[in-house]
Amino acid sequence: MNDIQFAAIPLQQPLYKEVKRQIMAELISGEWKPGTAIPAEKRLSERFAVSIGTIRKAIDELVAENILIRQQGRGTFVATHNRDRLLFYFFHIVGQDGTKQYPVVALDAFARGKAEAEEAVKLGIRRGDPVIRIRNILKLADAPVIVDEIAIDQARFPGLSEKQFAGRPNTIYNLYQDAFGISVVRAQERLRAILADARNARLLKVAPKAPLLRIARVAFTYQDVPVEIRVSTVNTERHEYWSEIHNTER
Amino acid sequence: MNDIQFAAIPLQQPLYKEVKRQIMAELISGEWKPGTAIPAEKRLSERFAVSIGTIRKAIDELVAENILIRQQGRGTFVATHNRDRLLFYFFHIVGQDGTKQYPVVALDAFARGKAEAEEAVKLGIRRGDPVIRIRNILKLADAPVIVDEIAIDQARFPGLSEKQFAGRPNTIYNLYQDAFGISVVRAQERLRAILADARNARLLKVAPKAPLLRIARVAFTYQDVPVEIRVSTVNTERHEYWSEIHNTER
DNA sequence: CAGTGGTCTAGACCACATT
DNA sequence: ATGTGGTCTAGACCACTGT
Repeated sequence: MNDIQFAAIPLQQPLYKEVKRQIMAELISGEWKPGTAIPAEKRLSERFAVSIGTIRKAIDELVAENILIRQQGRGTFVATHNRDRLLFYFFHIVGQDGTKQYPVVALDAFARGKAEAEEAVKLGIRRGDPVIRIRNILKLADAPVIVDEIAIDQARFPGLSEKQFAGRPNTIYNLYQDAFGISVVRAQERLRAILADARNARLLKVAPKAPLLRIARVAFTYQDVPVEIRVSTVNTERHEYWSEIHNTER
Repeated sequence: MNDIQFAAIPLQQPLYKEVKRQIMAELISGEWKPGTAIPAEKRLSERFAVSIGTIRKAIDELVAENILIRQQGRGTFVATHNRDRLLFYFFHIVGQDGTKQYPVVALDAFARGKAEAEEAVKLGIRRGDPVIRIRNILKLADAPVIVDEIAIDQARFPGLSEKQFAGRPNTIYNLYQDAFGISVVRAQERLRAILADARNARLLKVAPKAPLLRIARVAFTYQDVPVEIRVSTVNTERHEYWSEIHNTER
């Protein structure tokens, strides 16, 4: 916490970027936990010895990145992956009329293995490093619609066991956060169309060679550190993948 | 200095929102054209009789929405749909290794017709109103990869003719902007997997019943007015749809 | 009520681009 | 040298939340 020294180090970065970096550091260290309020802007401005305007500009960016949430009159909170809020943030499968539905998740497989070459690259680990592989079946309106195949770095999730999934809410990003302090803040997805193989046909109850949507996702925590890779196979007969194209940066 | 009264109308909206609205009005009216600079912040602060900070906040939001572009030392410019910048903003098909390629567009069909019920709803017009339908074939690395089927409100694009597509650059969003002053700023897409029918199989040179990606897009201009609906059919054998969920910056 | 974030002001100085 | 946007300050007051 505490007596910050700006004096000796001439910043070549804007001051608010440095403030932002320090706030991020508190989040990463777990000092400020998801769901809790961070100190008031006035207090932060005193602690960092900058004006409130500068604090606000740093927080502005973190709010834009969905890392902090402002609530007028209450405070500024560390974003949590609460069921509703972050579920539909990362869950883009909607009904054909665009309606959002809550998936019901069932664990289908849980195994420990070694990272293959491509997995290792995407997870930022080495080939052969221990990974955990999880397969989930997601139902929408009582029908199996999605098969999720997840791989994570075992070292990053020590002690993760099959049991922890029992009765879990919809996304395992809550689990990552609650049990391991890892917040997923960003994801990249690549989509293509494939034909159902025998296993997917069985799991999704479609005909062999039915068309399916294949989504390959890499999920990142703060500072672009990859934490999970996931392949989702989706029956898009009655559901669709929804994408909103809006602002990038300059 | 706050004795300035805005026409005795007590604003229930923040002042910067009102400023933003007025800047938008200039853009929509075509007073400030894409590619040109808008007046300097200082001048705007005088014109609107507000502080520079308030002007900046209004412009901040328009920049975040990709409607304006700031360039330090030069000015603030109305965003243009220049080939590169806005092409990959709305064009999300990439190579399997994630590389971006420029599509080569060929006009395959151009027809005038009447809006069907669903088209009319999405375009915000009435059933039976005149529409223009366009079919493009997009090649990537010399192979046909995408079939685009576009429908637009004929009333919104008076005098649009087949000829205007000759030698056009990659996206027709440039055409919308240059020839009709319509800037596409946002789009919604819905994706699903389908099987190739006879026509698509022929156009994309794939086997009948090959898996294809079907993208249904609605494109909007300022203030969420729909201007185009488009169905893209993509061969994802060698290409993928790329989606970034939540963009962090460096 | 006190405390929070939200808006707004009126400057100052800096970094950058153009002339 | 001039003009632009970018950063930063030190306040003021408003709107909202909780006690």
